[in-house]
Amino acid sequence: MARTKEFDPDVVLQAALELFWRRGYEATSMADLVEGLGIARASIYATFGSKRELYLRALERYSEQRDSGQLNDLSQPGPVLPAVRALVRQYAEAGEEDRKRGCFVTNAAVELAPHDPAAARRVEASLDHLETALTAALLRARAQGELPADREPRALARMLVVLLQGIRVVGKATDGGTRARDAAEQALTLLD
Amino acid sequence: MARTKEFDPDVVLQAALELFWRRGYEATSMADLVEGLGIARASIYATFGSKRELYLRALERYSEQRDSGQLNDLSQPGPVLPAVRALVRQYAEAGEEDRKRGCFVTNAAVELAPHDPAAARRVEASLDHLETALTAALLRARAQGELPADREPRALARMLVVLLQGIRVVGKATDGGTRARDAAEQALTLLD
DNA sequence: ATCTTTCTTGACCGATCGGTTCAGAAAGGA
DNA sequence: TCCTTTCTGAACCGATCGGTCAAGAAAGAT
Repeated sequence: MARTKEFDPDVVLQAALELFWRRGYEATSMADLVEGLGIARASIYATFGSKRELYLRALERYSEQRDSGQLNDLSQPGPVLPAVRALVRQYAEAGEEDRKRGCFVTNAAVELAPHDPAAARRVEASLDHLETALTAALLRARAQGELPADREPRALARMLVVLLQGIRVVGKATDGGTRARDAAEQALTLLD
Repeated sequence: MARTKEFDPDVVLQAALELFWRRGYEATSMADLVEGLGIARASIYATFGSKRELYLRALERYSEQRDSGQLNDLSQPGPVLPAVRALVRQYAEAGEEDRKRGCFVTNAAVELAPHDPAAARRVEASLDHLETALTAALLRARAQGELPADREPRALARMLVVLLQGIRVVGKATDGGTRARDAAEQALTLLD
């Protein structure tokens, strides 16, 4: 047999995810990655193929982690609207670090999706996941009598998905004001 | 006196705006600009100083054009809610070209704002302009009896501003589906 | 017509880009 | 112990990055 790997690809991928998340694709150089990942340049290429493939893997990993977390939050038994409200408020009340970093999917949508079909597919898959999870949650809320019967779960879910993307955008430029909070609360009145 | 300029800086700036708008800051090289602007590399530097300054000027120009257009649309005499609805629907129903290009301010917010204070200020100024214009329109709508008296124009305006940013983001990755339209219509029910 | 000033052009700069190559170190099987 | 295999680190690749510079062209003043 041969020499064993000296690093954990999962750990390295997570480090790459954080670099790309913070700085974006173009602004993160291979030199940045070599330094931040702590492994040799050639090992990155041997393990992940190219900068772009590494980015796509990182994006995929981010989506999986995030989507499963959100799905879990929205699938707890009992009242469901509090979980939806908590999710939206969590976006609106993020601290400075989270605001500046934004959402990796949002960043990828803006920077890469228009000219990178693979990135666009991953972005759309992630948006679909969130929309589906929110729709399921709102359907359950309606069945449980938390949500008035005349509401449309799918349309409400889409509105929330789009709103959350917007919150991540304005958070990039706005210092802790109440814009995102006001927007979130106003949108949440549609659930009353 | 000396030789006169052979190009119109306004025309050149507009061309730069379109390049940066479509490809973003990092992905647009000076070589791209030289080709797209039709003037020599050194002339760009002599006229605008640097790539970054040119970008900021382009962003400023975009904001001015756009803000004044939106302010105008929302300031027509007579009923105001139709104008608000038209504005939101215009975002939601953009064609493929407009969707992929997105909003220059949104793009700048995501790509530059977190690490470029000057860009962040311009983005925030543009968001403020739109929020102010929408708030003024909704105040007028309320005074004219178009909007129920218990609504909060400022909070509604903020919700719409954030939603519009979100529409520009999801439009980057989503091919003409109904997500943005459903989200827009759902949000607009808050004006009924 | 000549001078002065400013503009345009294209060659050029060092630095950095993403990506490749290769010699040697290291680990397991024989 | 030696061999095979795989990983590591650093040197290296051509291309491209943003930015500069010097030489000459052009236009108005004299």
